[in-house]
Amino acid sequence: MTARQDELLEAAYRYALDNGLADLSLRPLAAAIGSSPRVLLFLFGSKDGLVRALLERARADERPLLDDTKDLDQAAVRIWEWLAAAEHRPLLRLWTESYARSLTEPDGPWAGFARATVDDWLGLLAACQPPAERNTADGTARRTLVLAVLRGAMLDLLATGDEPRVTAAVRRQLSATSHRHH
Amino acid sequence: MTARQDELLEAAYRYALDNGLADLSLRPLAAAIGSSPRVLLFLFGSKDGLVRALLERARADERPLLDDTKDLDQAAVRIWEWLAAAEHRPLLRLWTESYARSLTEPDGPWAGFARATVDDWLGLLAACQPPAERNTADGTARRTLVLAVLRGAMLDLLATGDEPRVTAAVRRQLSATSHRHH
DNA sequence: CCTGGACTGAAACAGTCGTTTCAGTAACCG
DNA sequence: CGGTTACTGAAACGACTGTTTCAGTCCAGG
Repeated sequence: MTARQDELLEAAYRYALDNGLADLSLRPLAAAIGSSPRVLLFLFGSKDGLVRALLERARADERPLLDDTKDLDQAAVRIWEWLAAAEHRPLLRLWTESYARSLTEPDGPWAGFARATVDDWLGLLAACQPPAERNTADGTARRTLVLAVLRGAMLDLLATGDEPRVTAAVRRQLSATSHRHH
Repeated sequence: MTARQDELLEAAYRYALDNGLADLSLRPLAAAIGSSPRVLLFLFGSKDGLVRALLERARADERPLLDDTKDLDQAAVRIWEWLAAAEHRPLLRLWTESYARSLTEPDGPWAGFARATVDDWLGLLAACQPPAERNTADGTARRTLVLAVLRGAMLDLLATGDEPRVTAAVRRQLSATSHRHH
């Protein structure tokens, strides 16, 4: 990974955040970031390689979420604050797009993206549960539910932009489950 | 809407369920359903017109959900049964794809799709709430939350196919909120 | 019969796509 | 200095895209 590669990847990433990955094509991208299709292919091997690099780059922006909280609902609140922040919306759009695409196209650079992020996040949430709860069936259900609420709320927020309404719904949930254990 | 139009739309719809809308193109589609690009354009005006017709056709498959239950959680359970059914998975993939696409492309046949379905579903859920609750802030939060759980669970299910785990999470939620009112 | 509308086939149009070919520049290293 | 490596520009390649042009077939209605 050379310096020039990083530089162009960063520029391409900003472009992808604005324009999406679905109909990304090399010539308009290259023109927008002051490069050329020739160079992009030279540095990333192929368009698929570039897209893979972009997806990996996007993952790096999610990594701040990986610190370990020791309470599931507390972690969820923190994650929701991050998801609801307006400056992350382009990233979440990109995420949603990649997720959807990986569901219909088993091949290509999107392959396995949806499955991988679900596993990532469930693992992250599991790490926030006390070990005694973590391995129970109810513990699994609880973190699956938290993930569903966060993901579903994110979809709503991306479509409507109605942050107060969606945040109210999320907070209603988290304040409700925090002190209930079957 | 002639008979031939219906016939080809139905065939194209089945094709789209299997192959997605993202990289749908006329020639492969026409070949698969025994038609020709010429005919598809003649009957639907343009490719965008065809895609619009396909999205509308997909909505028709959602309409069975619109009967009116008089309890929000009861409605949610019924909706989840429908979402979790294996035979609806291609439709849900198509839905997710269209939703994601409409987030990044303000123009084209997908325009407004995400926003429209959120409004549709929130309206449907509101109709299941008692009028006294419906117009309160808490009522809005409650149906927003139900929608988020269903959508998030659906995303999980599409990615992992782990129906028992996700259904357990959904049922955990619904049995929890049904008799709680702030 | 014949006119008009519904439908269809074959081919071409202009454009975009990812990728390749061939060429060249610039910088660093021995 | 020679040579290797990193990078770049211009142009072309074949494949594909949505769409159009021109032609034709079929069939019901007057």
